[in-house]
Amino acid sequence: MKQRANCNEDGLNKGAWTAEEDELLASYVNAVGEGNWTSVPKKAGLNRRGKSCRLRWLNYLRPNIKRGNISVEEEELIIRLHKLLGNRWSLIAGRLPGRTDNEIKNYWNTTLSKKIQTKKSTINMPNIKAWNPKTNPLEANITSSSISYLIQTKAQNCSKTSNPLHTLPSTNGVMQTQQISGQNSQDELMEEKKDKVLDCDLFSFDDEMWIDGFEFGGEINVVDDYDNDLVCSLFDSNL
DNA sequence: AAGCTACCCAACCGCCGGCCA
DNA sequence: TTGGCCGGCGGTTGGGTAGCT
Repeated sequence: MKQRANCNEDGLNKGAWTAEEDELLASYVNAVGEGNWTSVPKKAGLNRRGKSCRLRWLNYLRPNIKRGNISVEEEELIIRLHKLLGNRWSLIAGRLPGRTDNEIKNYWNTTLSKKIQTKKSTINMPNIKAWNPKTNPLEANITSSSISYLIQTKAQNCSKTSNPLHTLPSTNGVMQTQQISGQNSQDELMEEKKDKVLDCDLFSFDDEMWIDGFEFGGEINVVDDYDNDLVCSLFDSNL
């Protein structure tokens, strides 16, 4: 853009790139190729940091950069990929030819996050029912004494949970989660969470959620609803 | 027309991991 | 094994601009 057109304390240019600088950088990279960015400014005759040259090339000067509005198809893909990958902008950008991670990050932060926030505030909660373990055949598989309650979800694409719940192997398309006992370290809990998110993304559920309400002292929040792909988080205030 | 505000997005910053001597 | 260098990445900044009063 147009800001910060001045020099820093090192005497290096900062801020908006001039057409002359763009020309110098593009000519150099086209002739020599990408890489060795720390030496590029000196060799190309630019008064910039190597990092700045790299960023300018990747986000603006590189061939095949697609400029202009994000299409509806691209927007849908970004949403789905973000649901799957989180803020891994470079990975998301890798699935959108011609788009840069910076562009997608900006688009998300300025446009999509607001859209999704708006949707989130208007969607309905899933049906929630008390679940009686005695009537559930899966109970027979649970033997650990560390389990204080079970949560069985049948939510559509229930892809995120946010408290230390451990996902058990699914049976017949039903996901089970169990509370992790107190001796787990925070790091272990984060690992569990990470694994669970990946696991759950592969699931597709019905639109109902059963909770063992007697033991479960928390609440269920619907985090996101991306085009009917329900994303829930389960908060236990007793933890 | 002028002032104000919200939004957009290019660019910068700092952290982290990989590589190599 | 370790320390330095480099590139990549995500978060943040702040100037330009459009829209509103």
